[in-house]
Amino acid sequence: MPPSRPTIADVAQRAGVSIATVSRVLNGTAPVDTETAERVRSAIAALNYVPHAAARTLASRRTDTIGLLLPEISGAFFQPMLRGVEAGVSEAGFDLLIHTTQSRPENAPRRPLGEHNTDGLLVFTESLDAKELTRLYTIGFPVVLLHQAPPNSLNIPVVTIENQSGAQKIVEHLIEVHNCHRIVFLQGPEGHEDSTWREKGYRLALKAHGLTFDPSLVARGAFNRDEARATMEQMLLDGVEFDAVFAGDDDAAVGVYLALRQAGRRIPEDVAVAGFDDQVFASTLTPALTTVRAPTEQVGRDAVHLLARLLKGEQAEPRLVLPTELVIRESCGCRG
Amino acid sequence: MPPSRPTIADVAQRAGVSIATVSRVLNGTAPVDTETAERVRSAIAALNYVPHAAARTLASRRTDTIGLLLPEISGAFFQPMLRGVEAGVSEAGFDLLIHTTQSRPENAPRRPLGEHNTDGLLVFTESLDAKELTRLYTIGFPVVLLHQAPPNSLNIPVVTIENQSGAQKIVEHLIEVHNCHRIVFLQGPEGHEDSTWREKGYRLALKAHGLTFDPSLVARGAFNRDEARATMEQMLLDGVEFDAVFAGDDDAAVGVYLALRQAGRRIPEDVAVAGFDDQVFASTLTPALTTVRAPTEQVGRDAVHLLARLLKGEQAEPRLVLPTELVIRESCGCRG
DNA sequence: CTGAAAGCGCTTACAG
DNA sequence: CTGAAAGCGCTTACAG
Repeated sequence: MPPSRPTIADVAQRAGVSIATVSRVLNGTAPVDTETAERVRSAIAALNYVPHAAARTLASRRTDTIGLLLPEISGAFFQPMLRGVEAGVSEAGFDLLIHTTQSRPENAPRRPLGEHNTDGLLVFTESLDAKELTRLYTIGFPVVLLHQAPPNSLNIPVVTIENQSGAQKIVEHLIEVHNCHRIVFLQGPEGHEDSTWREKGYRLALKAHGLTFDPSLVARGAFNRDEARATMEQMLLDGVEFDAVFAGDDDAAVGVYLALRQAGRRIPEDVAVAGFDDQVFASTLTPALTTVRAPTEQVGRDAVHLLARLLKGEQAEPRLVLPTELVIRESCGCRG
Repeated sequence: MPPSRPTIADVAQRAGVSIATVSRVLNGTAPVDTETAERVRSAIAALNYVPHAAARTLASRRTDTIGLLLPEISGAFFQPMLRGVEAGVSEAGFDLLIHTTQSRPENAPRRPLGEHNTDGLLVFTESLDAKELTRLYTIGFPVVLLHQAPPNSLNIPVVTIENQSGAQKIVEHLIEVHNCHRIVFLQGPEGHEDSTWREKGYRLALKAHGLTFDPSLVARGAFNRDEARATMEQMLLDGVEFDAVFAGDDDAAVGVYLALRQAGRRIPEDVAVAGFDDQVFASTLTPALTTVRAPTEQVGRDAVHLLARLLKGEQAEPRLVLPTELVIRESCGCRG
C-alpha cells in the first residue's frame, strides 16, 4: 500500500495536538475543548483518516462487532435466519461479520471469527467443534448457540425451537385425521439436534396412538432434497410399505415429492407427506405442503438480543425455546 | 475475559525460548531446530494457544482474509453468487468475511470490512459509496467490483455479465417469434447498472425491428416482486395496452405473474412474460419462465480469482464480462 | 538456528 | 482539558 493510509499521528501533527487528544475526540471518551476538537475534526476530514480497527481492537479490546458462524449460507433455510440476525444486529447497534465453516480451507487452523475480531459470537449447529466452544467458554468469551445445546453441559445460552412438540403434532395429525399407520421418518444430518428432537416427537406420537415403532421406516434424509430423494427411491425399490412420510424438513419433503412422483405414487391420495420449517416455497409446491412453521427469523433476532445482553454484562436466560405451529395445507390429504 | 487467553509470551516461557522463535514455528517463516520446534508445539497444545489475529494483522499487515460487501444477503439472487464466492475463496486458500451494508446502523461511520481486517475486498453494486471506493483505491487497497463499473473512471477491476446483449436477445425473441409489438420494460432499482444495460438492450431490440420506443411502457419494477406487482397493477388500472412484459429480472417477473393473474390476463396467451437471471425457481413457475441465464455463481468465483491475482501482485484483466444465454421456456408463448 | 528490540496504530491510566 | 508514556500481542529486520 505505497501511498498508504494516514495514522492517528498524522492527524495529531496536523491539528497540533497529541495523539491522545485525537483519540478522545474520535471516541468521545473524555471532554475536549470545543475549538481543539474542531481542529482535530478538520484534520481528520482533510486527511480522510479512518482509524485502524486492528490497532483499536488490540488496544481497547472492543470491536463493536458480532460474529455469525454458519455451516453454509446459500441454503434457503438460512435466509430468514440471516434476515433476523441482520435486523437484530442493526437494532442493537453492532456490526455483523459472517463466516461459513464450509468454506474453510482444509487443515488450516485459522480462526476467521473469534475473540480477536468480535465481541461475541452466534454459532449455528455444527459450525464450531466442542473443543473450540470449550476454549471460548473458558476465556469467558460471550457466545450464543443456535439450534444446538452446549457440549459438556457448558453454561452457554441457547436459542432454539420447539422441535419435539411440533413434530409430534404433525405426526399425530397424520394419524388422527388421515388414519395413517405406517409413517416414514427421514432423519436430518448425523448428529443434528433438530433431527434428534423431531424423531423423539415422531416416536411419542406413535406411542400415544398405540403404533409400534418400525425401524425400517426410519432412514436418513439429511434435511436435503437430493439425499432425501435418493433415500426415498431406495425405500420404494426395497418395497417398504408406507402410507405417509414425515420428511424431517421442507427441503427433504421436496425430494420426497420428486421420488414419489417418479414412482407414480400420488400425493396425498397414495401417500401423505409432511415437512418442517415452512420455508417460503412450501405453500407454492403442488400439492401445497403441510408442515410445521419454525420461527426461524425470530430465532436469529432473539439470539442477537440475547448476546447483546451478555455483552452488557447483564443476566440472560440460559435457554430460549420458540414455539412452532402446525400449518395444514394439502399434502397431508386436507383440502386447501 | 478474566481467566484470559494465553499470549505468545506464555508459550515462549513454557517452551523456554524467545517469542521470536515461537512466532517462527507458528508461521514457518524461518528454520527452527526440530527439537525446539517440538517443545514449542507442545507448549502451544498445552496452553491451547491461538494467536491473536488483530495483533498479527497489525504487525504483519496480512490477514489472509477476503471481504465481501453486499447490500443484503437474504435475496435468492445472491445464493449462487455466495456459493461461487465461497468456492473461490476456499480454492484460493483464503478466509471469507461477509458484511451486508443494509444492516449498518444509521450514521455509524464504522468500516466493518476494510484494509484493517482483510487483504482485499469484493464489492457488489451499491454497497460502497464512491468516496470510500476512491479512498481504497488511493491507498492501493485491492478491490474487485461486481456488476458495477468503477466511479470516476478509477482503474478498479470489474466482473459483470452481458446484460445488454442478453436483454436484446430476449426482447428480439418476443418480437420475432411471438410478434409482440407493445413490450413493457420494468427497470431495476434507481442507479442499478444491470438495469441500465438491460434497458439499452431493450431499446436496441425495438430499434432493430422498427418499433418506436414508448416511454409509457417503461416503469420501475425494482428487481423486486412486490414493487413489480404494484407497478403492473397500476399500469393495468391506467389502461396501458401491451402484449408482453420484459420484467427486468426474475423476481420482478413473479410480481408480474401475480398482477396479471389477478387481472385475469393469461400468460402467455394474452401477455408474454420474460425475466432475467434464471434463478432456481424460474423453471418451476407456471408457466415456466422464459428468461436469460446469468452465470451468477461464476461471477462470484471469477471475482475471487481475479482478486487473488491482484493480491499476488499479478496483472489482472480490468474487466471480465461473462456471457449470458437465452432460456426459452413457456411464458413467452413457446411450448416447453 | 536463536534472541533482543523496535515497531505496527491505537487506548488509557496517570499527572498535571 | 491535555500530554507523555506504557502497553495491547504480535512480526521482522538485525546481530550473532
